[in-house]
Amino acid sequence: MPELPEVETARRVLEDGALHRRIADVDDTDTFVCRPHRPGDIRRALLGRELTAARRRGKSLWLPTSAVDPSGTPGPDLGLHLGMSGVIVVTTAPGDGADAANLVGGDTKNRQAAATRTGWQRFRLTFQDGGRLALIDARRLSRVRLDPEIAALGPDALGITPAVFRSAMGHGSSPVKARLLDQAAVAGIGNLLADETLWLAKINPATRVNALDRTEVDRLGRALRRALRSATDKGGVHTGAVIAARLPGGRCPRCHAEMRHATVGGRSTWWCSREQAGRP
DNA sequence: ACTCGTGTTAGCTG
DNA sequence: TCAGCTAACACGAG
Repeated sequence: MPELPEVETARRVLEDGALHRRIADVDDTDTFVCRPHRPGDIRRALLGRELTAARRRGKSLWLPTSAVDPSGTPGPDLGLHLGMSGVIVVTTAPGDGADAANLVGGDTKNRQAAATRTGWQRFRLTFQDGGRLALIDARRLSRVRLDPEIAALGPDALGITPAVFRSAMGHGSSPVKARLLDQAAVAGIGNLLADETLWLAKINPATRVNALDRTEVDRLGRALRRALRSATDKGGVHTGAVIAARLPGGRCPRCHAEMRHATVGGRSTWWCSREQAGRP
C-alpha cells in the first residue's frame, strides 16, 4: 500500500510520462472509485484537455489541467488517491510496455502482475497519441475525483520542520500513533511508517500526545525524517527495520526483546516490549 | 478454511 | 468538541 514514499514515486511517473498529452477519452464508469461523481462527469470535464503538472501532498495526488483551447479557462484538477492497493500505469504508445508506478507488496513482480490485470482497471485516460494513464486497483480503495480538497490535509510529512511538527502533534488525549496517522495533522504517514517512526524514537504508540514532553516530540520528528528518508532510499515503507518484526513471535531488531501487538488508533500496531515499554 | 490488512470516510456513540 | 468504533471496498497472504 502506498504511503508517502510510494506516492511520491507515482507522482514522478506521472510527471515524467503523463503531462502535455491531449486527453481523447476517459473511462470513469467505476462509481465506487469515482464517487461522488456520476459516470461521465469526469469524462466531460477532462476531454480535450492536457494534464499540466503532477502535485502531491501526503498521499494525495492532483494534476491541474489545461484549457481546451488557447482562449479558454483552465480545467479542474484531477485528484488521485491510491488507497491501499492502487497502482498507476502510464503507457507511452499503443502496445508499449507498461511503466508501472509504485506499490502493492513492494516487489516489481507483484507490481507488474497487478498492472497487467486489466480486469482491475478502475479508471483510464486515453491520450490522443494512443497511450494511456490507468489506475489498477484490485480492492477498489483508490479514489478519483475532480478538485480534491487538499486544503483539509495537514502539512506534508516530507521536509516538515521541527516547529511545524510540534504544532501538528498538538494537544488532546489521542494516542500519539493516532495523531501520526491523522492526515489533517500531518499528511503522508500510514500504518507501517507510524510503527517504524515510533520504534526509531523509542516511544510507546499508546502514549497520549499531551503526555509527551518537547524532547520526545522532537525525537519523534527526527525519527519521522529518518524513516521517510530510509523508505525513499530503499524503495518503500515495507523496507523499514522494524516492519519485518511485525508478526507473531517477532523480536526487536535492536534489542531482541519480544514485540508486542495491539490495536492503537484503530490500526494493527507492533512495538518493542522493552524499548517502547513507555507509559500507555 | 479462515482471519487479517500499507487507507479513507460517513455515520454513530460516548 | 474530541475520540473511538463500524461498515464499505474485494483481494492476497499467512
